[in-house]
Amino acid sequence: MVQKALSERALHLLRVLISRYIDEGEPVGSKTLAQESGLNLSPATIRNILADLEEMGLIAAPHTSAGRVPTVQGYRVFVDSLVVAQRPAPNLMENIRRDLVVEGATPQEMLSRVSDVLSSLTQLAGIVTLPRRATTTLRQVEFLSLSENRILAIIVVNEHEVQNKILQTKRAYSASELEQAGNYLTQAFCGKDIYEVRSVLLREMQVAREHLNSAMIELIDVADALFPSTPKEDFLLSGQANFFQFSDLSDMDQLRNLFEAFKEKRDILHILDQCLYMSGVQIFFGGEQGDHLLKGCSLITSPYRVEGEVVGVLGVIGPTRIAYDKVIPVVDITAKLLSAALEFKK
Amino acid sequence: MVQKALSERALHLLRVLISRYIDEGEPVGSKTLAQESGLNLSPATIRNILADLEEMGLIAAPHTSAGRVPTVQGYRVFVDSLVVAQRPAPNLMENIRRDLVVEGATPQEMLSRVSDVLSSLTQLAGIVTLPRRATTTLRQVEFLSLSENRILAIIVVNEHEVQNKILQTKRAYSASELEQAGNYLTQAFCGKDIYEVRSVLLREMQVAREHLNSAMIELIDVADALFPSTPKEDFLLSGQANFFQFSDLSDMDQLRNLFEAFKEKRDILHILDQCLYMSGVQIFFGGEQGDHLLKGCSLITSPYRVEGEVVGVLGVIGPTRIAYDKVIPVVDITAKLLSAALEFKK
DNA sequence: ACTAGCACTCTACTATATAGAGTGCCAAGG
DNA sequence: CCTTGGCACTCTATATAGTAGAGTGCTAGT
Repeated sequence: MVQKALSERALHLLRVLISRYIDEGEPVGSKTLAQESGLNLSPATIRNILADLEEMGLIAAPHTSAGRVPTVQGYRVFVDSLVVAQRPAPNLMENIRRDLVVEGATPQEMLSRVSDVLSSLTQLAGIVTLPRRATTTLRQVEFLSLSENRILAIIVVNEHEVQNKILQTKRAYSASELEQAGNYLTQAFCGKDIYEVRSVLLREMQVAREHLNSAMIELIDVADALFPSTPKEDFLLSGQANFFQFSDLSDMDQLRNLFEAFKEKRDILHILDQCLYMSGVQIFFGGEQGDHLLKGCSLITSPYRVEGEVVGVLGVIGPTRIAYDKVIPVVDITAKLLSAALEFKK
Repeated sequence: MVQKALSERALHLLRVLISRYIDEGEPVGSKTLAQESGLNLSPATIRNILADLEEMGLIAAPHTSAGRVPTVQGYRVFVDSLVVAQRPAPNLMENIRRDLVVEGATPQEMLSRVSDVLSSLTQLAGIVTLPRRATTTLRQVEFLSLSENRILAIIVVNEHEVQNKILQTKRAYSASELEQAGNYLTQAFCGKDIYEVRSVLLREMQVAREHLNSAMIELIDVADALFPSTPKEDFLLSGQANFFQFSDLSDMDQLRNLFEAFKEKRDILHILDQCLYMSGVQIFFGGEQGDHLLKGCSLITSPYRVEGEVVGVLGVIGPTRIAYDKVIPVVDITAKLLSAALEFKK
């Protein structure tokens, strides 16, 4: 299918057709277009142009006597060069900020709120990936005695993210032993990538073993279990109930597939990852590259940042038939507000 | 509707009818029952008995020329006194244990696994409430300096549960100042219920303010934000995708309501709470007490324990038409295994 | 290049008929 | 009194046919 140059007029008709289809949800015929296009053309002429658009794969007819509906390729052209993002309501930004920034909220809670805000604002499903820095540098390791044979290990990474874990030990350790071990690990690995610590620790210990007393060695052996070997990837999803409003996906089967896809998070994460490296609002159509995942759906995303670095993606998922002009600004603004809020919190 | 005494024979027929309906999913007629009941009665006689059962509200006919289906009251009688829990597969217990107890899993992860196990084993939706002790006693408070104006606060409650939070401060604090403040709070509130700390702290400070230096007072004022005023209630749900298999809930609307109910967690939690105080496997039917929530669904739960104390509920949610004889043992065993596993881990 | 006209196709809706399943009731028999 | 065969009745599900309406593609004329 050669991408023949499209006349200005044909593109205009495509825009009107898709806008109308998005509003009404029903195939659009030549008569309707003749009235609404503002071009003063007869339905017959419109039909000729529609035939061209159909030949190029931008629109399709469900059956002989229905109007035309956009194909995925048609939507692609629409969102890439035809849609005009609507000016957001003046108080939109303030509303989002209010919902997002709640006193004493942890970053985790904020992400969950973002997802809720997106879904309630757009009546679609909201999605946010957990932040994941390119570099996850270790800052500090501390041990705290909980009881006879349990100690709490605390790891601080990046600027101020904290992970902790309870460790079982064979015997009790004194406060000074714990402090010593913490200091050793902090000193040895501060600034290192946390996912490399584990392998380095193994090698290091061969050498250092002689300089350390047995208590230290035991402790550090236990601590080995602390360091994760792969970053945890996940996303938060909310507003799934909205899927039932999508009259487009009236098939039970299609809905089912959608839910299966969200359960098996891997594939979705893969798609979201791609959006991580693009700047600004991205739109992905399910089935565009021939994949059946998310078929009939579209995904509107924007990356968000912490300290200037892109760490995650947020957005919405809905049917292909979405009011893009309204949704795009919402996603855009939300991403910016989240970035700003995380800057402030962390 | 007076609960007239039911003949042995009528109850037998009720059991056969419901079993058959659960298997086949279609209304059961008198002819079928005559063949399958093993009673050597003619369809006409069966019809008389069925008329009695219908009059008592235990079964109903969708329309004149269909067979009978159980009502919620019928199911109630069935699960309370007719169903015989099937002997679980011999390796079931071992399989669940293997899925549940993974090396290095935190309690939180284990709950999430429980929910997954339940849903995949029963093809229903699995549900687990977060554990909530009757008493949440404070054990220890520690402060750790992260940077100039951020400190990490760590609170240990009950035996070995840990909560932490990052606090913003106006100025930097020395290690000894932090230790002193931690010790003070630990000493003052160790053994107290964590949800009372906040209010006590306010009063206490009026008195103690004179004995403490200004650094301490500042710190403890900040720490006030640490203590939650209400326990967090929540549940984990998995296998929602299975809802689409429930041919019974073929209505889009009904499914939609279900998802709305899960989003608005409050009502579901309220129901689960009731199951907390009953021992053993409980079965709840949506719509039984006239509430429309979970209508057409049933909930099979069992409480689970930590250190002998009931702290949460787990179970499955599905359509009213469920293979109770198979599902009940699964829920029962899972609850016992989770209790055992938490005993060991914590 | 545009348009009016027309035959054609396909859907959605309505009406109608029919087979089958299951019931309730009655009268007869143990 | 409990049980049973017989029978008329009701309701559903399915198939068939007919109709109105919408929209198209094509052709011929401007």
